[in-house]
Amino acid sequence: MSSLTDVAKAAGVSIATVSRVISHPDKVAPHTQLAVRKAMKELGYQPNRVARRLRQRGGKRHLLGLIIPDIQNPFFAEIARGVEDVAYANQFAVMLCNSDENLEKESFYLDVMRAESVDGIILPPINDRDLAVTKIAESGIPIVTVDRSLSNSTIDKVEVDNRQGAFDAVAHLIKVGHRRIGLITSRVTISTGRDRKLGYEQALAANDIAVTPDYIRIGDYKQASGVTLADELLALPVPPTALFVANNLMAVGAIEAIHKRGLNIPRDVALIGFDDLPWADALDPPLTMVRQPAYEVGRAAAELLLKRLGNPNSPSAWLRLRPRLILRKSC
Amino acid sequence: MSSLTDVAKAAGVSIATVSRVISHPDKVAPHTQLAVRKAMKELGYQPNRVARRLRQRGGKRHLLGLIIPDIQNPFFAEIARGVEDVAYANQFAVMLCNSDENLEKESFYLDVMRAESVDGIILPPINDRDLAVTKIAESGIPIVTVDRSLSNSTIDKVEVDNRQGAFDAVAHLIKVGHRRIGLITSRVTISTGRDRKLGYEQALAANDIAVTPDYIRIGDYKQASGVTLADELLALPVPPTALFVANNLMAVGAIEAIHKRGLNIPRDVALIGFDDLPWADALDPPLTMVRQPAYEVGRAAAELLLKRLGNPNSPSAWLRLRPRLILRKSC
DNA sequence: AAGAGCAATGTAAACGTTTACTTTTTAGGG
DNA sequence: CCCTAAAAAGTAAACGTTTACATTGCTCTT
Repeated sequence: MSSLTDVAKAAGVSIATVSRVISHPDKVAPHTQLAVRKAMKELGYQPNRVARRLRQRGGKRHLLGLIIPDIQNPFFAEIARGVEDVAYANQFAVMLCNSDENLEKESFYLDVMRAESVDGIILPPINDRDLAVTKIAESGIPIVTVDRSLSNSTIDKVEVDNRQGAFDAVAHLIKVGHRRIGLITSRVTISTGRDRKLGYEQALAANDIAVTPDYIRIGDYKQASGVTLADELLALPVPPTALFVANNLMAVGAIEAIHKRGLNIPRDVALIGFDDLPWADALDPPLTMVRQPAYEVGRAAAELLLKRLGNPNSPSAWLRLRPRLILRKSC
Repeated sequence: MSSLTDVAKAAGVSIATVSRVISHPDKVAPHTQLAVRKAMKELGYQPNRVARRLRQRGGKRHLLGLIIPDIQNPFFAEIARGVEDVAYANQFAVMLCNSDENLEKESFYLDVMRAESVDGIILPPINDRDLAVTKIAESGIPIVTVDRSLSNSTIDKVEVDNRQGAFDAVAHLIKVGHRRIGLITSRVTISTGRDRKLGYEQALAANDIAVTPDYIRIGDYKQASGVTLADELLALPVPPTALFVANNLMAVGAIEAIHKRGLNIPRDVALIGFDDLPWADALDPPLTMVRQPAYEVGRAAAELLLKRLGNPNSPSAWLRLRPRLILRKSC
């Protein structure tokens, strides 16, 4: 591993000149530049990112942090791809971690990110007033929240209109004739959970249908909880005729639960999911879902973050993307 | 961001002592240690990983690199989880990148990893004699290949018995009565592609069935190519009655292609996939697949790598895990 | 022909650690 | 009570960069 010193020696110049060839080429004479570049090539020189990051102050360290709940959830995987593509195009590397919706794990990784001197961090906060995130943001590291947001905070964010998405889904269910509609969603201490529940309630209200508390179940995003909760709903004395499952993996779980009871979708129970899945078309039946533009969310967040690095004092930005109901065959 | 210097000042000791409290606590007197720890807590001190990595030599830098083709493929996502869990348990961070099966992108990220001074790298090489990987390995950075392997190399590896997996799948297809079996797989310049094709051929040979070259198609792992290639096979004058699709996403594509032709699985065409999917049970029909222990592959690779860091000169290790045919309803 | 001004380059400090080496303190043996 | 050895703490160099500041050598102006 050759260093600046080696290159400088080979090219017969000082290390400062070599460094300038890399960072400020306009400040060094053309023929010196040529000599230096030749030496670099011959030695196979690669700047050491660690040393560079140690010296460099904010915004130029070419490293972004991304903390997501679970990379195995296709929704977050898609966000990750969006972030990574923008990063790659701008010569940034991404450090990716899974929090598992676990505050302790998130906190550990936030510390790692700070200790790694990342330029900025993209993440969906674990809950509404995620203290660890607020603290790190106050310490001066630029943050962009995606998917979920922090209540009363001025942090940059990219979100999706969850209320609208849920409203559209439930309204569609009502339009095709359902009045007993179950909801499986996440805790209301998470902005997405709250907004999707709100959309559900508003759609019912708009059609003069009373909310049945027993039809609302709270899960943890995972497939297994979709199975359990859907099963609970179907076991009710007067079960819902349609299910709105506000997350992709839980929707898959719901399919399994419904099949296990020998019921047919959509004949016996209608189903709409959220988040979408790349293979929703191959499911049995192809699943109608509210599709979030996850890749775009990731891209937008990374672009926002990069923009903020270039301009730390600009007012905070807030992007809201629109989800879209994709009609397939499950209702 | 407080540093060693701040803590040292606060505790009234030298920075060396503070550093020792962190790295070699046994070398500092108990009561000094107490004072130092108190100062650390009060200042909210976190060691700077960047500075530490700059100084530290191999194996102690607490950073692993992971380069995978595509995080959106559930198989690789599962590997990533395995790696990450082991890393987290050992206080290592993971830097994750997507190569998109693109040699240039892989090469870029390998450079980044070297420049980031990672302790070691885990990756499935893009092909059999991936020069960029060989070069980086020769430069002394520990590498563990997963899933695919490098031909005639002594690099540590964790692989799955792909030949056996393919053999089992095709043998099963034959057992239930099929003799015209199509194969959709990847290029033979990739070890997995080669081995799975070999297993396919051996299973046919073991049952005295001749190989029909026209029944073999080469894809690129993606869902879209599964659609196209399955469609090509089904359009043949004498189409296969069963398809063995040697990858998860292409299998999903094949389902779509079959449905689009109005055919029924398994009545008209039987189907077996590879790699498995978390929601294979919710597919139409639930898809019989050769399940690879991807999470275990990831874990094993990370453990191997960590072990090598502790013992750089141990002979190279080679783990081969066994896949398992999961019978569902697609044949 | 001398001085001003500028472009090109060099020198050295700084970033926050770790650690070899040195110095100081403490304990124990005679 | 002195000497030695071990334990504890300190000093300073090193890791590979970036950059403020200093120096050198030109080109212009007048």
